[in-house]
Amino acid sequence: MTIRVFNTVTKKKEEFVPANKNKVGIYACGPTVYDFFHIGNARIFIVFDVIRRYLRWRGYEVKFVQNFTDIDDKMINRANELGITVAELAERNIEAYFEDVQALGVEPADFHPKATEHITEMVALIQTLIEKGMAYEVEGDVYFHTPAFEQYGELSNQPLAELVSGARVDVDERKKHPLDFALWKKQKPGEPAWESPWGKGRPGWHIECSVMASKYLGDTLDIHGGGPDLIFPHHENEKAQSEGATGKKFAKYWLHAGYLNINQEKMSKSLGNFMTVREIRKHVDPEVVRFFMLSAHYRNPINYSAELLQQTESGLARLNNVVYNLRDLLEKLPQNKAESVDVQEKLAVLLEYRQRFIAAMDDDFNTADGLAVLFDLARETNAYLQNREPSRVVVEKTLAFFEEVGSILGFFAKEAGKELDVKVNALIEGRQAAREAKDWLAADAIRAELQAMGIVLEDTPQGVRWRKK
RNA sequence: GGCGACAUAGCCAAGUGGUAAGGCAGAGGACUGCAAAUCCUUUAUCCCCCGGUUCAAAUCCGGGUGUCGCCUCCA
Repeated sequence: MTIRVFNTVTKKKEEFVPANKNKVGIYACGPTVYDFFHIGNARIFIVFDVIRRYLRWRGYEVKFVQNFTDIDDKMINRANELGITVAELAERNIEAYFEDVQALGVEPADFHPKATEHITEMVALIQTLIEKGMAYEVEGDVYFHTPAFEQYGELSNQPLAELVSGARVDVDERKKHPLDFALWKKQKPGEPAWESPWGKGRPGWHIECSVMASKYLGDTLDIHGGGPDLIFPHHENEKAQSEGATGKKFAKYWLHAGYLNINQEKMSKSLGNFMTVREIRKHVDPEVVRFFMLSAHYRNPINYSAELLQQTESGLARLNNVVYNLRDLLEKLPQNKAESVDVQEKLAVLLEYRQRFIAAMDDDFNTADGLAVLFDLARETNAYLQNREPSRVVVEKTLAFFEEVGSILGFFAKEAGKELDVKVNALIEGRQAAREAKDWLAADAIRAELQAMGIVLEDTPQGVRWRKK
């Protein structure tokens, strides 16, 4: 079975074949660190986190790179507003980024390069482009000449002429073509700047990704991804620069996620309708946010609302519950007991669930379908656990499967410390004694007391089970 | 003006030619001392509308309608 991915360039699902055997290089455009990131950004981080984990789990040697844009207009403006340096602003928000992203269960990338640390390479790439006649300098600024790159518009599926006629912005007279874009910007008073053959200045936005991607992953990436609003102009421009300079294909597969909307509208910083993960984290378990993101296919738009998150919460609780029960049971089941006859059959069924999960994920990372598999298995498992003495092997293997899938999707991590303190333990035992004596009033009083302490009791065929609310 | 996405039950959401997954919410039942958790049953004669192709379409084609997006910084 092979993995298929939807490629923005061809607008089709294609078989996924890495350029270099089982090595996979992924570059995802990261945040501009002028502020906390919002939940729309979070979707991208989560989506690529899952893609990366899944490919790794499927046996690929994955190298994942995600940059930080730490110099641009927004950075400069924000730093000025706050009265700090651009570097300080970057440092502050990068730290916040890692905190928020960790809460969402997103693993750090293998490399998190920063634009400001790759100026030399950017200057070199710009020089190459000038030498090749694809870029030109005007009064300390350097522009990429879009008509010089024949396939320009390929990614956004728009011929150059159409892009021009739809342009909503006044054109800089000094540019040879309206769509030419800045590779290097001349320093304005008070701005951070670096030395270059064209005088002091700073890089344009797109050049950093071209440089950092190829530096860490080579001239041809396997997967290049990001938000849908990066298709044009950002990725189109990156592609033009890189392919213009190397003559090689920049990325085999371009992957773009769908928007996260709010009130049916795109959530974006410029519209001001955004909610930061930092804020949402205060009210909602970030695991629920992650689950919410994965409950729809990554290319479809999803609408964000507090109500929807709540719906999601119940579903996730159901899965967490079954995993929790399996773990709890494993502690209680005897070690060397004769296995019941249906064990082989159960294990075979489990294998089918695994195949279904793989089929779903192989098909362009269909996490929604993948989760449905887990829900089906949860139902079957719960039913099985009604047995007084379920098979230890079945419980073990089922739990292992949930944990394995959990390691891909980012759920079911073991909770630290399940130990009860002496007092709680005594209460539970007291209730059991009361129940045996059929003193329901006393038993219920104890249960209520535990409830007030945030502990829920469940009487199961295998004994009393408790969990934190 | 150009390009594109989406439209499936009360809500969320898979499915892209073979006769509607899954979740949430609701209803009924089982289990339980009562709960909780869980299980079972039930909730779309039908997938925005109108045509067409086909033995067969939610799925393909044509035409509409609606919503959103890109063409400017944005994930």
